Amino acid sequence: MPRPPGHGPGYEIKRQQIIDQAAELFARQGYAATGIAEIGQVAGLAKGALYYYIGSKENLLVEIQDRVLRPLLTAARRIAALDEDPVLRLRLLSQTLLELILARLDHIWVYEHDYRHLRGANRARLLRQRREFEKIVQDLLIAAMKTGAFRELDPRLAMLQFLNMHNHTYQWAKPGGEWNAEFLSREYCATLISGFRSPEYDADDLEERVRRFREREEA
Amino acid sequence: MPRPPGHGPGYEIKRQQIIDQAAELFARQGYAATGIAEIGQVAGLAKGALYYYIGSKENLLVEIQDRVLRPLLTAARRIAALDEDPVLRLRLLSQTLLELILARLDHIWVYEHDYRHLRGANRARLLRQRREFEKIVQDLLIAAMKTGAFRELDPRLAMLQFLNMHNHTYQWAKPGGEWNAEFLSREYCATLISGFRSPEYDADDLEERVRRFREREEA
Amino acid sequence: MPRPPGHGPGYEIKRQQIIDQAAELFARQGYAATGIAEIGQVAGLAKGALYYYIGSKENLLVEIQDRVLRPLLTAARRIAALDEDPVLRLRLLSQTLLELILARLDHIWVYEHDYRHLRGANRARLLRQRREFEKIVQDLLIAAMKTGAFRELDPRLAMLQFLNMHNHTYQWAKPGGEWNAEFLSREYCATLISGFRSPEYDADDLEERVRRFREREEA
Amino acid sequence: MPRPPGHGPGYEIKRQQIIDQAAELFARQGYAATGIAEIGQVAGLAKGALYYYIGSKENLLVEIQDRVLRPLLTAARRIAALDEDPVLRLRLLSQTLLELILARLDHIWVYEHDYRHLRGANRARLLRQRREFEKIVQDLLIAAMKTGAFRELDPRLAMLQFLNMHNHTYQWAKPGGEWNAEFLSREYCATLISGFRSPEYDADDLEERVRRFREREEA
DNA sequence: TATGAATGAGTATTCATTCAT
DNA sequence: CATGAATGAATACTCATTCAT
Repeated sequence: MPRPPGHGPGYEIKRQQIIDQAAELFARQGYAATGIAEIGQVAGLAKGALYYYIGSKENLLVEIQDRVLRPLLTAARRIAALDEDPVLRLRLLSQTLLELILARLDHIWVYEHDYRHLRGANRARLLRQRREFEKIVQDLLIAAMKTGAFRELDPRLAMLQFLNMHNHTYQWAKPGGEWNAEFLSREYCATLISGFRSPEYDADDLEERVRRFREREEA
Repeated sequence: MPRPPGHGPGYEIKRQQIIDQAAELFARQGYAATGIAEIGQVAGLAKGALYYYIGSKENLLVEIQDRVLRPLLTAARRIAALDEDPVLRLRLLSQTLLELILARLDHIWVYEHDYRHLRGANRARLLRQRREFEKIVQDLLIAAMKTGAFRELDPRLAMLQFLNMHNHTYQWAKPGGEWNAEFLSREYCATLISGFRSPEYDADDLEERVRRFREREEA
Repeated sequence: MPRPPGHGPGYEIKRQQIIDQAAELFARQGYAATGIAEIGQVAGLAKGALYYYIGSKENLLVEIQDRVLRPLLTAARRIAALDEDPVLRLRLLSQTLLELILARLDHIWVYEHDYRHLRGANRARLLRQRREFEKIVQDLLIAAMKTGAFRELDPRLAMLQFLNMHNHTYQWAKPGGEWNAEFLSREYCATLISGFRSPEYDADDLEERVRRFREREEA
Repeated sequence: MPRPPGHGPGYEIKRQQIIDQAAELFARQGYAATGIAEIGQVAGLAKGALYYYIGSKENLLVEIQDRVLRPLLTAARRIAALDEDPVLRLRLLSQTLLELILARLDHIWVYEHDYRHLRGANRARLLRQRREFEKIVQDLLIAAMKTGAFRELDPRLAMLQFLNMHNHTYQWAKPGGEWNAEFLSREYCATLISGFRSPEYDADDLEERVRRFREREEA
């Protein structure tokens, strides 16, 4: 999406504001059911000015998807590259994913519901990024099998169970709900790991190892 | 002899056909992004005739939701009322749910994505039915805790894990995919039950008990 | 409007029933805002059968207009031809007009509001009949001037005052209202005649003369 | 300097033009039988732009009713509050009413025919205003009875006669017709007052008193 | 930067009417 | 006589987008 050339210093700030507001509307009503006029009203901008910032409605959708996928992939790549037990890395990835979901519930709604309104190159890029994330999870599961922590599972099915459990959270989570990302991650991972682990693997000290990892990181 | 007013014999058949076709379109493109004209074209009917069958677009959505929720609730109530171990009943419910999801993937897409386009009484009824299903699951989990099969869990969180795992399946399942409902149910339940069970509960004979139950039922 | 050739004995009865029901709907909602489907529902007939009786929607309008104008003109011509004082004849015509208005309030609504939806020959015939009625009133007024009962008035303006007073009654009259046609006619005529009469004309015995005329008629 | 959001300077002018044009169409064809497309064509505007000005079709109807009722009520309240003989005030009100009718014949057509297409609050407000006008007339008639100018009449019936006589004028009056409001008011009031007055009341100098009142007012 | 005005195709829905059975 | 099914144009209204100023 070509941005208009040459714009002042406040441009990007306002632009990001508008995307925020659009995300909230899209989440509540759906992308197709939300009008440009409505976004303009919430943003306090007439249509002409709105288009100066957003370029097109689909552009807003692209930006929202990016705001989900860019930090998600960045974090996932970093975690995957850590020199740690794969099970620990899965636990870290789980929490990061849930933090993103809970922090940006509206963005996730849009991400999960309206990606099908993207066309052409935008859609292709999105699907590529989704697949990359899925691969990172699947590779971690395979690594955990290699270390003997997990049984021999169908890696794709294990990955899908992992994603089922996490990604559906947006459907019922509420902003400021009773459970935070760390708690949910502990619960989800406890369930999943007890299902995936080999009989000899002892997961009881996982949370202790997570705590020690965090301490090291902060230092 | 004049026929009484109403609808002819072919009416209901054609009507069901149209709902099928609409479900497929809604699943692919979303409810809001699918036009009545498009449905008419697929159904091979002019707009007037189409409305003769459907009444309104929202009506189609209601029918699709009903096709999911009615058999789901009927089956769930029947299973919940069985005089069997709660864990066994959860396993049976899991498979029934997955059978419905895999058999009507497009209906489930619509069910999961577009219920928010329902208004008023239709919406209220839908939410009531959803809550009833959730309560059935949650009550089975509580029963399993009472028998000592499961640990003392937050019953709501356990129910949400159960539903996360199952309900997100529609996002990646494909018609005629490699895994059937029975296999997925076994895998999902293995994971969930190993996460939920108390140390002394032995789930190894669950599948054997499922098989014996089926044999009894058929008789 | 060509009626379908060859129909049984009940045809005309049912036809008249349908026109009654349509008149009521048209009066309440307006001709343009009333649908054929609605008429069919009230008549308890499917659309096909309805068209068998009515021919077309405009046809209904024509019939309703006829039901007003035909008895009105018949009565007006008869009264105009009476060998009586023109003032007495005006009083008789007034009451006849009001009887028709009060007896068929719904028909009058349609008559006053929706004649403009008629096209071509139907419209021309209607306007011709309306003008004939106006001419009868105007000629009676002229006759009353000739006998010296009324001052020298602009006959057209006098006629319009007469019609204003009577024809607007449908706007506020209610079925079974507190005033009947005879009372209203007396009141309206008292006002109009006291305005129109020449100083030497004494209208005080008019009602007495009306009573005597009625007695003679009945005999 | 960015203009604040809202409407530009030409907006209201064009808006009023469109309402004018719509009134003419509604008067000729009826509200229900006039399409938005037709209005747009006459206004030289595409549908989108038309809606930018009108909001909705019913809105047009509301505006037209307002254009009749607002000046009518304003004038009626002012006249009713005058410190003058009630008969004189009735005569002044009569002329004001006829001036409005003759000046805006098309608006009056719509006012008389299509108010029933208003819904909800719009309809309620209209009926309230109509009743207020009727009450003003009726109160003037009662006041005239109190001063002894008029006989003891049923005040409601007298009011209805007054309104019958005036309000039906739109049915036959033509723009630029041979009679102006002052003339018609004199004629109508002569008829009505001669019908309503008590024997001892002398109305012969009414027109002279009207003339003197006008002179005083201009000063 | 921002506005108000305009477009034209698109929305869901209703209409009077026809006709084979 | 009467039905149910079908049509296709018409209904009021909304949409994302553009552009001169």
